[in-house]
Amino acid sequence: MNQIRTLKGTHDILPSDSQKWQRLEQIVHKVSQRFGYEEIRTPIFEETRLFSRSVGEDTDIVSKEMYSWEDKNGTSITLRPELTASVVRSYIQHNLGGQAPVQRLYYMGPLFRRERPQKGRQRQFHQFGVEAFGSENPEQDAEIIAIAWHILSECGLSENATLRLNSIGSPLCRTAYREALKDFIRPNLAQFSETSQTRFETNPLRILDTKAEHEQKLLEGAPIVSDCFTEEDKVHFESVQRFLNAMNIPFLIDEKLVRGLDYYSRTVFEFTSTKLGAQDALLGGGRYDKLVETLGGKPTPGIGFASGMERFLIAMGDQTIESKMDIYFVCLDEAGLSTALSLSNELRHAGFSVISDPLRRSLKAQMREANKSRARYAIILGETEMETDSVVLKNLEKGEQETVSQKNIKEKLKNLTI
RNA sequence: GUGGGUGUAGCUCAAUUGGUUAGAGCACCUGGUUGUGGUCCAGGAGGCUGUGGGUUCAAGUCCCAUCACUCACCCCA
Repeated sequence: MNQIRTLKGTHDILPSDSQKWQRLEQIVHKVSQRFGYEEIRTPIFEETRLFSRSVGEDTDIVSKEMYSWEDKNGTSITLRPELTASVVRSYIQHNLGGQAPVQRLYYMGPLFRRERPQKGRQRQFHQFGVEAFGSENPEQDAEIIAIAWHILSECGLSENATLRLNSIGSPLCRTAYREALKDFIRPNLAQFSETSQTRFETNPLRILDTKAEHEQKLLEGAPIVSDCFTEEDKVHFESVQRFLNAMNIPFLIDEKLVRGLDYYSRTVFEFTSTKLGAQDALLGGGRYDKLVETLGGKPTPGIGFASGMERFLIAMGDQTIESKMDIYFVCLDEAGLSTALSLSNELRHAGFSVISDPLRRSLKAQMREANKSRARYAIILGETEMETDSVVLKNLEKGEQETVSQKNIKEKLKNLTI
């Protein structure tokens, strides 16, 4: 019988790592709230059609990476492979748009995609993201990007991160562009790879993403999206850039940046990091002005981004934060355990962090443990102390100790302002 | 789904051309006289060398298979 272990592409987050996670989570909460965004939490699984409709049937995510199964009543259920769709579903379901013209939401949590794992990519992974509903104006785009920029800065990543920006135009422009691109490719279609040929029908824009050199050559001189921009698209994109400049957020126009999900329109962007491997996208997002409608809501513009928390943590590197305790409670005598427990508890009520040793080992062993816990103080309760209703309070940093009555220990510690 | 790399103690790694009982550091445990941590010293525990087969007098070492991990392709965060 071989050992049971985590499934491929899933990992335990052990205490040595969870501190880093908590730090990142705190930054996300803090920065999002600083911009007036509120947290939304949606279920881990949803109806399958939510994702197929929004993300797109032909995307890799929907066509081959979802964990789906049939529930006992016959509905097809899927572990969420992304979160924008769920947030939009929730926005519609609870008519959030009716409560305020602009809804600002952020989220974090696990997502599931059945891919081959590699650096920065797992089957269960975590994202945080923000979404803003209700404004189609470029200042909203700029704000969303600014949130991303702030979080990256707080994590110390802005130095090694590059913002790639593009506009794929309004849905109208997209249709026109799609045709123009197809017209351009069609004469040489036979020279493209099989996947590109499939995309020619399903999602021609994705062909632009190709990394194959000979295909890149064939694409030279292809029409670019901006050729098909409407006047509004153009003004919108220019305004986004102007606002980013005003906020001193550096960016790079990347005309090849298309983004894989079907629902994007106009602004798309991505932050890449030099600290990652081949999967170098820390964060990606864009505008999705038609998505709410697609999922059955009232036409409502929206924009947001999602970012991979594992990738953030890789990019952030090792920055161990040592946890500290206030007090390590050492008890030397079984007869003293009740007193030890009650004193420890009292101190915790007073706000101190206290570990009480549960192994009944020697004083030496308990003191060693106290030292390892990085506690500032050890409280020792032995036979002698029991007799006089006192404890020994030892300052572990200075090595000094004194006897304090049990009655006064709480006040004593408060005065020491741990 | 396709390719490459790697599997020896909890972790990081050793182990001559195949050759006795597979080692070290860190971590862990116990001690170094009565009830005191870190440093130091001594001792201890911990491995079916990923698994299964094969070659050989002899396999951690060579061969095959399998599994796992990992990196990359694809795609994405």
